[in-house]
Amino acid sequence: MSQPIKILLAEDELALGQIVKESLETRNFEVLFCENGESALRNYIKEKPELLVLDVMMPKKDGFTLAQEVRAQDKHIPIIFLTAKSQTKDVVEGFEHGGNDYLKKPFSMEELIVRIHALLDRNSLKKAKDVINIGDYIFDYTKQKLFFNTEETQLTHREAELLFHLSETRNEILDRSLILKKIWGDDDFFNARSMDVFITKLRKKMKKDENIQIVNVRGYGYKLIC
Amino acid sequence: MSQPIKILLAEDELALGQIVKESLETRNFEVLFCENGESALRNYIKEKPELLVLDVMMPKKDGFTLAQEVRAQDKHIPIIFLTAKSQTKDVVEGFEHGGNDYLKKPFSMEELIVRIHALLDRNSLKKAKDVINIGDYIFDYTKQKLFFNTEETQLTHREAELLFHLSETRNEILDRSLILKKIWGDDDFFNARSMDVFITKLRKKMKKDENIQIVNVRGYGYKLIC
DNA sequence: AACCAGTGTTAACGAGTGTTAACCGATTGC
DNA sequence: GCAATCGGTTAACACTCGTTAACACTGGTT
Repeated sequence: MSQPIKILLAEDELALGQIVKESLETRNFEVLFCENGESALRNYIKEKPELLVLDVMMPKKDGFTLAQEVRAQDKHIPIIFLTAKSQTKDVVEGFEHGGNDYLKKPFSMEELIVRIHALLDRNSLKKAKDVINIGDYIFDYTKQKLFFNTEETQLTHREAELLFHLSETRNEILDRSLILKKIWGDDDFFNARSMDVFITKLRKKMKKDENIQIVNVRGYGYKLIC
Repeated sequence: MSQPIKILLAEDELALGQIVKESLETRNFEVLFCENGESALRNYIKEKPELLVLDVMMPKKDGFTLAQEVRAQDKHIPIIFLTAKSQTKDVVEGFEHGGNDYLKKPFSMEELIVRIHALLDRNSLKKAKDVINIGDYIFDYTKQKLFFNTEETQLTHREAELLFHLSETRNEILDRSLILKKIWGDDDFFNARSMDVFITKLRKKMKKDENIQIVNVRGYGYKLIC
């Protein structure tokens, strides 16, 4: 293992948090320990951890709200909730807020570590297979190719990136500046115009299926409809 | 009920599958019965069912894997897992793979049907928000389109938003300042005038059905009558 | 080194969208 | 009945986006 994996831990009970932090560190994880939801969000943005462990009940910002805000930026980052509640209803609520797993307090460290490994493995697997159906097209993200029946079109890197993000937020608005920052690194005027050019290119390459549309939402961004 | 609702059922035990299929059909569902995960995926793509009932243990492709692949295409389609296992771990795994509910075998048909209805209701709420009948028009909110017979009109984002909110409070008064705050963010004088302009635009675009009217309620707001 | 193909950026112009202004009729309260 | 206000409508305007093409840069080939 070359680089330790960064985990963000948000927990307002200091004693518990400290124990979890230390025992994760003995397993060679790097742990960013935050005492409330707000500092957790700041740390998430700054440090880009690979997995989040969030207490649901926290001062300033609860775990569910935090998870939603993080999900807006990263659809796939694994999130584990720690909760004192245990009814199915709360579990379901957790999943609806974008959680991938949950642990009822009190929990054993073994349990937590097993779940962390499970989610990390799954996540690295997902990265390998990025073949996405978009209407009658099949989009292979890693190969940067579009298939329409037997026909095959090569996409450029930018085209593929953009289409990938569009397909992730299918039928929802993909925020302009968010995507500019992600792909271009900066949402200045020129990059924005460049992005428009790529939208045109994608529209052309995907016009064989009339049900697919990339709709502009003035002032906000684009929506991939299919 | 005009169109029967399509349900995809994937179950490798033929006897059980047949029973479920038939008793769902007596409830006026259309059932696509598949014996393994692979044929289920093909059928899902071809037939676009509204709900999936998946056995977890199946040859060729298990229910969890199948669910993930389906989820990649449709974030909202309800999925019910049928499982012989019943430990929390498996339930959690089910939810992780994108399931909305699960049933432990053996189960009663009543149980299954209750859950199907529960999920369809929840989903149809969401869907009702998408494709809306307004008089002789069909309004697709996500596509931002108005259909009148075969005729198709593209709406702008603002038009679509406004019409959506009008249709939500059909035959009731839609409060001016409420809607201004929701769509424009602020209910100042200029935005209010802007909204009036959009009301005019919508009236023009919907004048083909004379039974539809957008009536002003002086001092309060507008009412969509149809 | 000269050439070339591929990719992404910048420029330029035109079309689409939403806001503001202007004018006018309708409704309300006095 | 009259002034005041609200809403209906149209048009001008500012700004965003769509599209095409020219341009710059990269890396590979001869």
